[in-house]
Amino acid sequence: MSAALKDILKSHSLRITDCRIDVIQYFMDKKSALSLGDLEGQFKQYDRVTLYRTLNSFLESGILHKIPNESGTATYGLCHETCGPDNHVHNHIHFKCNTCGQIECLEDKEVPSVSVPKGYVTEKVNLIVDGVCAACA
Amino acid sequence: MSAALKDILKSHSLRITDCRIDVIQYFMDKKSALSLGDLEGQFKQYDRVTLYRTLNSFLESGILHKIPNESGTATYGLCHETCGPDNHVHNHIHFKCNTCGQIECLEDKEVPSVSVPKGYVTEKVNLIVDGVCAACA
DNA sequence: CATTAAATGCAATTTCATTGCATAAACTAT
DNA sequence: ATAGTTTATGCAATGAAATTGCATTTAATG
Repeated sequence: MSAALKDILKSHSLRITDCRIDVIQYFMDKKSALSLGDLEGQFKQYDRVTLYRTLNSFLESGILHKIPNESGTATYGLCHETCGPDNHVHNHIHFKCNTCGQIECLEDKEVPSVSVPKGYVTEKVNLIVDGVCAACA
Repeated sequence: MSAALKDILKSHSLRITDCRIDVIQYFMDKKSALSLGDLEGQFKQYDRVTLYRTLNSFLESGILHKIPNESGTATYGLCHETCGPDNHVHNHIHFKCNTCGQIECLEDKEVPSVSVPKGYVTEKVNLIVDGVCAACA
């Protein structure tokens, strides 16, 4: 079984379990943002709560990041840069297709620099583009 | 009572009611994004559902816009440009303070132009900056 | 392989979002 | 002003998603 996936878990001090391997693999295959509901639909063999806690532990350890959205349901994306519990850096763009509903991370697109008013401190920048993706256009 | 507020409602074909006047006034006073919960806390005299529907009608008519966030609870901000039911244009930045939790619209800050991959169509751009606001720094 | 710490599954709860329906209030045209 | 029409409100109820407690199982460690 994929040693690379295990190494990811190990390097984040997470125990290696079937659920975690499957979830992280799924994120890599789909290449898009996923919600708890998506995982529930995909992995009937795991309890909803287990998947929920898997997402949370991935979030805390920096394997996943949360993607802001208007819909109300939390969606997560893989962290491609080296993120840890205390530093999440995601200066890439999230693109949400209004046709298929998929959210993906545009890794190669840099987030332009943003100026904030005097006295404000920028810690994280999230850029979400809505529109139609290439597959749906 | 404020004729300006009534005009806003009229121009959006909404009936003038106490609840709507109070809510829109509150948004203007606070100058920050608000959630349904915020309104519930502020206006005990109105039913939760009424406030909920007030937000929705404001959203549809273009008085408010939804602000994407990671928290799961929907938050709304005033539309300062001329928005209507079918065209919401919000090329300003949303700033979320991680200390006080407030979300505000930085009206004067333009969202820089964003390039998307070939074949993708941009419809809306949301830029959310996390950090510390001037009041909390 | 025994011990320890952490992950899982189940049940339950909490929180937030949403709908139906009867009543009350706001607009329209006399 | 006022009758008639349309829309908004309040209450009750439901739906959906997020979250917690606890007993059991499983992964890591020596």
